[in-house]
Amino acid sequence: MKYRTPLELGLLIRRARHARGMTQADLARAAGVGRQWIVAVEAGKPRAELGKAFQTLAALDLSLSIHGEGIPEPPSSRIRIAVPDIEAVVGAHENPGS
Amino acid sequence: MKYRTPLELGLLIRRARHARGMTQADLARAAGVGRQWIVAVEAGKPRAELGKAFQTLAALDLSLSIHGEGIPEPPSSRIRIAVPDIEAVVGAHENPGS
DNA sequence: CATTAATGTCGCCGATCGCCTACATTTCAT
DNA sequence: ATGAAATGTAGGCGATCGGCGACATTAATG
Repeated sequence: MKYRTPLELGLLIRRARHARGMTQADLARAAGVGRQWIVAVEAGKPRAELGKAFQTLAALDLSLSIHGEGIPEPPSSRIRIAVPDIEAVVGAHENPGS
Repeated sequence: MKYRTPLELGLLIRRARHARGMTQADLARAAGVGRQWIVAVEAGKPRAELGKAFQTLAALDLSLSIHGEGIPEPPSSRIRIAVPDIEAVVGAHENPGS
């Protein structure tokens, strides 16, 4: 899911909080913010502090990722495959006992 | 990539901005914020406004996603497969001309 | 090297923040 | 229905914001 506005973020936080059976006061304590900050942010307050938002996501154990042009996105599951040296293989086949 | 702090976000924004050959003033104009807000946020200011951060990501055409317990994550590529009615198929086979 | 652009920093200013306490309202279980 | 808990709201407060203009300091570019 993509999030574009403070309101969407707020709704998300609320859902996650409910999913964990936490009260606003609980979350506020866990995130180290005031209860009304939670109230405000869940309501989509656009001028809320960025830092506290991060703290809150962390308190909810949510992880944030960003995608787009020019973003260092490590290729998912970079598996290293051993590539055989074709020449060596062919050589060994043509010349079994070298 | 996961982002946990305002500073990480700031560095990301700077990279994306450079990748697009934009100046701070350009980005500020595109995002509808002051130039020093960009300066501050790229430096990781924790008390920056949440809303402007969203505007900035949008101006950079970056998309933000959040994962975790209790988050509505639509199953990737929900493809609907026509499931045949086994009984009907078997019946048709056993009873060709019904 | 000289010029220009880009970036970082400063102070001013009205506006807003977030915390607090207290109260109003809603939700929920009994 | 009744009480308790959860949530929303209000005012007061000091602190900070972010836009602005003006510079200082680095990069870039010729």
